[in-house]
Order: sequence, then structure tokens, then C-alpha cells
Amino acid sequence: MPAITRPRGTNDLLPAESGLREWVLATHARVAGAHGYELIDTPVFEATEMYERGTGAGTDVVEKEMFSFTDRGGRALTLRPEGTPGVLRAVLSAHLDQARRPVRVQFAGPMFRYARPQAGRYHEFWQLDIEAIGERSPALDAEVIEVAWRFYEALGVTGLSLQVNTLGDLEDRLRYRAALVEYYTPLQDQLCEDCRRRLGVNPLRLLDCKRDAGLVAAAPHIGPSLSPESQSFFAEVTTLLVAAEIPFQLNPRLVRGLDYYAHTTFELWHESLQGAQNALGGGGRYDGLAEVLGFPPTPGSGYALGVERTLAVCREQGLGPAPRREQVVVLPVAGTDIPAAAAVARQLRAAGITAILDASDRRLDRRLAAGARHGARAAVLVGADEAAAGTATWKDLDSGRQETATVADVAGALRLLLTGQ
RNA sequence: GUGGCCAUAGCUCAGCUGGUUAGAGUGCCUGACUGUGGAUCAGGAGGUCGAGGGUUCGAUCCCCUCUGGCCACCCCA
Repeated sequence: MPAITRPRGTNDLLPAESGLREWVLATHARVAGAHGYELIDTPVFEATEMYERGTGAGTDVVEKEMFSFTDRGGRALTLRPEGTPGVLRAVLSAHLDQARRPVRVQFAGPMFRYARPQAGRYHEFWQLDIEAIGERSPALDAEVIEVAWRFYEALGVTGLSLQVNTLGDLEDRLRYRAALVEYYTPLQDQLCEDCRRRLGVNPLRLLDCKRDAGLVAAAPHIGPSLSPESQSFFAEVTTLLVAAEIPFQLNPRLVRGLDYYAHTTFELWHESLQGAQNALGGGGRYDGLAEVLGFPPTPGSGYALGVERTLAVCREQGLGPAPRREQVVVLPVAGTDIPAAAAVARQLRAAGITAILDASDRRLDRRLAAGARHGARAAVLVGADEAAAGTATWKDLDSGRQETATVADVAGALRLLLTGQ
């Protein structure tokens, strides 16, 4: 009978890796928390319609990448491909924005997209997300970008490139769209097949095309299409970034793949991520999204960062939590010493020490070696002598020093050794 | 969704134009060593050669299908 296999495009988080991810998640929660972003959690599946209307029916995500299903009651549901619409729905339906503006929330969780898996691209992947909802201000956009920047700074990641652009408001975008159509229409027969199709559907996407790079280079920029208000809004954002000493590149070709972005958009690129998967994350302002979802018009700004890609960069740069060897292995000398050794382990745990009881019937020297190899900082031996005297023998596996004392004294000595207090 | 490369012990890999019993290093287990580790020596376990089918006297090797990974598109996290 063939063994069950892991579904395509998914990953198991094994113990060897879980510490690194925990560290990344905790660092993000701390940095975002320091900026006032509070934890929120929303369902992993939502109404399919929310993404069709919010994310946009014409986007690749909605068109061909969603894990959609109907439940037994006939409801059309989708495993969330992105977090923003769900969070906005949760915040607005709970009227959080009535009590306080902006509402600052953060979360981490799995997302699902059915795209062909590749390194850094999976069917199930995790995102770190913050959203600032209820206020339309360039300062908030700059803040969102800064949180992402400070997060990677806190991890110690280097080699980041921050790409920033503005898409203006809805009217600006319509003007820009018209300008692009005007530019591209006479060149239609020079375009690649995809771009010719997209010209009618979503002309902004043509700016993404790598095949038609030559034509893209000469395409009109959005600048002239922006209203004076949009221009000054964006100027304010960049001024604040400069003041915060966050280096960025203005990238007029930066077009995000989701429909709802307006005004500020940004992506974080990393040089070491291979090929097309070079974006660690991105985000921007989504002032029109609430209305599309059927809520009162409410501005918002936020980002999503890829956890797996962040982990890849951390691995490559040798970043991670400070190695901690805070466990102790408790070794009964003989099988008959197991109850006494278990009691000692129990007392150590009560004193706050991580104690692993090795009750296997291997030879003592093998067990001692195995304990050291697997990261124990100290070993505690309990044999007939110790059991009779109510003591234990503890050994510092780095220095080799060892002594026998009462279990309470051993616990104290180990705590000092492990935590320095 | 399109095209290409790949899949052999827990891990990293070798395996000749298709030939008998599929190897190495490392890890794991045991002994040398009745209560003291990272070394050494000796031994042992561990493989449906990703799965299924085909060609052949004979397939890890050739062909087909499937599954999974990777790469390039596409797109993004």
C-alpha cells in the first residue's frame, strides 16, 4: 500500500525549522506591536464573492489561482488567497473604525493560491500582514512601509530594495489607462500575445511585461495623469520616507496584481531570491475596497510579506535566533533507577528547567554522548547511590565538571548554568 | 496553465552500451567499556532504485502514464 504523500505545493514545518519561523513571526509581531498594531485573526476561508468583488474578477489570483469549493449547504467558499479583504470585512463589520481611527491590526497566517509550485512559491504559504484602516493620510502609508522596513532591519536582513510608486486615485487611473491605450494601440502588432489580450482588459498590466521591455521603457509615465492632489499626496509619502532615512527607488512601472490599489504602492525586493520570485512582499493603499465589499467608504493601507521567502533569505544570510541550549538530559544509570530519575526530572521541570528523561536501555556512555550531540547543556545522572541518598549528579557537558548534590541544589545550579540567574 | 530538467539507504551521492547478490561517506544501533560523552576499532540494521504499466531471456538503466521537486514562462508571497 503506497504511503500517503503531502499534497502538492505544501510544506511540513519540521522541528529543525520551526525555531527559525517562530523567531521570524515573533520579531514581526514585536515590531508591528511597537507601532501599535494589535493582533487580529480572521477565517481561513471566506465567501468566494468577497474575492471576486474585492481582489478583482479580472486578476490572475481570482481568475485561476483560487481554491474554491461549495460546502454542504451550497455556499460558495474560497480558501483565502490574500488577507486584506477578510481583515477589512472583520474590522468594518465589527465597527471598530467607529471607536478609533485608524484601526491598526496585524496577523500571520496561511494563504492559498493554485499557481504552479516553484522555490518560494507554494499552494499554501504564510503571510505577515498589517492593515491601518479608517484614515486617508500619507503619513499612514509611510508608517506601513516603515514597519516593513524596521521588521527586516530587526531580523538583520540586508540587500533589500524598496520600490515605491503611486497609482493615483480612480480618475487618475482612468486617465492613465487612456494614455496607455493611446500609446499601445498603434503598436499592437509588436506586442506579445498576452499583452495584446491585456490591452483591452487591464492596460496597466502591460507595464509588467518583460518580453516587451523595449516598448515598456518608452511608455508614458503616470505622472502627467495625476491630479495635483494625488501628486502632493505622493510627494508627502516620499518626503516622510526620506525623513525616516528609509532608502527607496521610485518605480513608475510598479503595478500590483490586485485591483483595489490606489495611490501609494510598494514592493520589497531581495537580490538573492532567484528569478521571478524576488519579491519578499508588498502593499499599498486601498481606499476603494471597502465600498466594493458593500461597506461605507473607508480608506486603508497595509502590506503582506511572504514568510517562506523571508525564511529563505534568513537561511542564506545565516540569520536566526541566538542558539539556545537550555535543556538537560536526565539519565537513569540502570533500568531500576528509572522511577528515581523520573522523579528528579519532575522536580527540575517544576523549577523551570527543560528536562528530557532518557529511559532507553542503551549503555550509559551512549546515552551521555547522544544527549550532548542533541544539544543538552548538562546531564543529570541518577543511580542507586543517588536514589538512596536523595541526591543527583549533574555534569556540565561543555566543561566536563560534575558534582553530586541534593536535587534542590542541582536544580539551582542548573538554572544558573542555563539562564545565568 | 505552457515548456524543460530531475527522483537510488535517515542525509549527501556513486552505480560503465541493459546482465546475476544495488554501493560509498555520513548518521543510526551494538560490542570492545557492570555508573560517565564528542575519539578509535570491530560488527549490525536500514532500499518495493518515486508509483504503475510496457519492451526484453533479463530493467535502477530504454519507452509510456502518473505523482512530486526544481528551472524558465505566467504571476506574485
